[in-house]
Amino acid sequence: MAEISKSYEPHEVEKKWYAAWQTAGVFAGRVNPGKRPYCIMIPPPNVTGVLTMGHVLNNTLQDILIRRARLEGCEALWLPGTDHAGIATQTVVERELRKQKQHRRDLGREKFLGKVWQWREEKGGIILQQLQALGASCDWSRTQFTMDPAYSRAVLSVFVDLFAKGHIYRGKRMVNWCPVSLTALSDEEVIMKPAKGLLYEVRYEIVDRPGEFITVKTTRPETIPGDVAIAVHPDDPRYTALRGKLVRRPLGPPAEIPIIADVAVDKEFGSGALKITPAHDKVDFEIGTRHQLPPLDVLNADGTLNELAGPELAGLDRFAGRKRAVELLKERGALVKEEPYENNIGYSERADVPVEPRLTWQWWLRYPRVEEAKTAVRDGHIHFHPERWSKVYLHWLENIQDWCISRQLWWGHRIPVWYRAGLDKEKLTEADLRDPAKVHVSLAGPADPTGWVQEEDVLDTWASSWLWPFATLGWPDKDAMAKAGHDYFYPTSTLVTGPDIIFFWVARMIMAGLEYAHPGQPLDRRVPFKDVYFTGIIRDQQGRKMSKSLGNSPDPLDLIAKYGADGLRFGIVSIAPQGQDIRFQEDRIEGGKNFCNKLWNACRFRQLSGEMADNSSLSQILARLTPARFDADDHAILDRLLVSTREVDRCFKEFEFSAALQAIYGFFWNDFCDWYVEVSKAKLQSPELKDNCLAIQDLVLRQTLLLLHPFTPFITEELWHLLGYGAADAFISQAGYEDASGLANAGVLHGLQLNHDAAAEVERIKQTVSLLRALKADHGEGSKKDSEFVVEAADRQWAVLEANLAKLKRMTGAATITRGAMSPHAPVSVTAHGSWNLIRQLQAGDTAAEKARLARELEAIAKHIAGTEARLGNEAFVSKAPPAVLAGARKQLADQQAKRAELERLFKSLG
RNA sequence: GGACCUUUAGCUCAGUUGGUUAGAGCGUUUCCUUGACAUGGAAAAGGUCACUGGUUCGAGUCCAGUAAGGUCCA
Repeated sequence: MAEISKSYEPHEVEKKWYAAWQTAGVFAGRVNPGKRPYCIMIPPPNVTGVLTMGHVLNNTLQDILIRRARLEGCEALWLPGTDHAGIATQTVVERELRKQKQHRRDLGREKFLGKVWQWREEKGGIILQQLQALGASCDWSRTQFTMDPAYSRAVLSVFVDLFAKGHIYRGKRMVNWCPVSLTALSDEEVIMKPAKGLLYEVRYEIVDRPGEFITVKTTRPETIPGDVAIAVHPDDPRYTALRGKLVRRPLGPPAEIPIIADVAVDKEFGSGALKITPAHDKVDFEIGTRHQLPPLDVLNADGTLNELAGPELAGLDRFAGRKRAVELLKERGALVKEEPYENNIGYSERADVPVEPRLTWQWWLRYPRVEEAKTAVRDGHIHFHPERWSKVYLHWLENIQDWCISRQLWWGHRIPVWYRAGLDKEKLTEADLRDPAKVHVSLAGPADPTGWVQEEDVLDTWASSWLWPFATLGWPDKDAMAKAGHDYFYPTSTLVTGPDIIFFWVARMIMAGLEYAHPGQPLDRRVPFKDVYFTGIIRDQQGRKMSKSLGNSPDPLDLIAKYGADGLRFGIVSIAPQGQDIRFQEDRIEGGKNFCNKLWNACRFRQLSGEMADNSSLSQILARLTPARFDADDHAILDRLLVSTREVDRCFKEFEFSAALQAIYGFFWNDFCDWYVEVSKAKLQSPELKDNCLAIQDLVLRQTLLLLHPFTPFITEELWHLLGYGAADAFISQAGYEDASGLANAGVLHGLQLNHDAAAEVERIKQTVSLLRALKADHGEGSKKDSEFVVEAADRQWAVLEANLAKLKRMTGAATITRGAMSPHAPVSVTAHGSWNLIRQLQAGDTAAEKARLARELEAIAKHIAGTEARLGNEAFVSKAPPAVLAGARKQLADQQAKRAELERLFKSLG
């Protein structure tokens, strides 16, 4: 066997094992009726994406779940892929074109799409390779892309089907328009941000009362040329006399517009009068419709003002137009005043510019299965972790709005609708849409394509990714589904994602799954997943979201280079409490690396401690134990191993990943390395104890590697082989994991009966060691190796210490530890333990410091005693507290009093 | 405006159904290169649990309110 090196060097190990896993096909998920399926669909990253810290956290958690499932003997499938990310990808390629002074329209649709595909072949999907560096155990042979031909067929057939079912319609409605991307956006793609601006008060002269005005307040004076009316509330007495009169529009081509009454007007805002610009505001549009006032659109698609805005404004960008409009209003005396104002403005998620409410023809979807989607979560067919997100989800579904699914882009799934050539699309009615002579909707297109023109628009990217959980499993093609194991793996097990896409993606996947997967079967079979784990958002030290533009995100690949993939995984999981945002700290990643090194060295210690024996299976190791020779430390470490395993088992059930890691860390570092390894050093000198001690180490290390493997797959695989736990051609993931009860039962089968009280005894010895070390350190002799200690103890207590003498001496750096009484004359340093007094001889004349120390201890204990006495002196406490608590308090008081008596005696004896 | 979250050691966070003297990691101070590990070991310092009330024999924990910070929805 290779000798374990002095420190862990991750890079070669990672490369070696990732290649070996791939070659052996251990990541493949196949239909296996003999095993329980466990399936995760990766949230497909944008094909343009590169790995961020958010991806690291999210994908590490998925890998942890998948690897744990594999260990537990499930047939695990983690299916990877990327999303075509319509706007983002198109923007990237357009940017490249711009460098060559070209526009996509110069190329035409076909050629442009060719460029996009070429880009994606060359540069797309880098993120998937980066995930491999992280150790992600995806089944790469199943990698999917939302624009793959099969996936596209799924997307388009859903469109055709939902159209046939009447869920999809075409309508001219107010949409969120992005003037940079030149496309409509769904409500979910608009980010509301507070914006500081100005509120302008503008007066409109009343036509038949020259010199009289009505004033309105607006933040958008450049839209005044689009005004078609002034509205007031019908119950507003200030304006009763003015209703029905005409006013002069102060900007744009001269026009006289009416004062109308509508209940939507807020009497409290400004003057109580509202300018109505139906083409540029959702509320105004509704008011305009109610009063049969046609919208007057003064903006172009790119956000510049058009000729309807009048010659002074036409051609200006909307923001420049606003400045100019204000100047013009001032010149005309129509501007009453301007004041600072803060309001919320919708921004385009992608382009980060204010969206423009714009009236356009779009395709809309009435969501299917809304009620069922609520039931699925409300009744626990799907569990959210943390549970509170289900409230957010349900609230959204309660107020659900139709989804604008069309996008004015080229990159994406082109809507499978053909119009009869020459048809005026502006005038299509709902009936025309359903008339096969006028409009054709199908996957294949019209049989004879001449005379038909296909819809230019493509579908929203989310209208493809909402099918992800089943379209990736071959749906709707029966053969492909059988091959992919659709019926075996669907519903998938767990979705790991961020709460920021709860509406975009999670809710929509649930609705799509309910509508299309396993039709006719019960709800439990149709939901796309059973658990949804929402990760926190990774923030920097100042609490800001990590983002490319701020440049506050470290490159995960740099971190892997610095700390190893396992170190990064360990670190990121350890700072990710369930359900809370995460403040990134690089020192925690360093902690992950340090832990790996500690693990490495503990295994090295084992290897250097003695010949390796048969480690080939759990029962082989158990067979090497000699329970008759167990001392308290042996019992205690195995007891702690069981307790820790049970805790990790529980954490996995509750999705408490960082708690699981903490349990493993605490057990391994504190219980095993700091204590058991140290006490082993004495046992290893003893021929009768050595083999048993090594077997215990082998057992503990084996279980530790199994517990850790999902978190730190590389180092655990390496050590698994170095310590001979598996055959050369087998992997740790195939070993079979025993949970706490399985492990306990296996021990019992080999005659092992753990003494669970041993832990308490070990705890007493540990405390004694600490106290003895402190006695030395207090006098600056922490490193002295020839200290002489005396212990004052009763016979029974001394027997306990005597049994542990060798290791006590070793661990405290004592030359001798003897039993005796404190000399009333010699200067000593003393500490009272609950069971015995620990005494160390001092240099002559050092008693003053010692007395001061004891005085401090006496003061502290007096405080505690006073507290406990007060509690016990409280009649209500004595009569109402449960007996166990009461007894505990009485015992505590007795112990405290005994300790005080001891301390007092020691204090006096110092003279 | 509505909903939710957070507030515990210098920093980042645990703290399970209310029950002894509130924990961890990092950082800090002192000591230590001893044959696993200095990516380490030992010892120590450090907290009126945001605030105000209430329930209770007993509150970091439950309830109400206040303040600060954050997120989402409108």
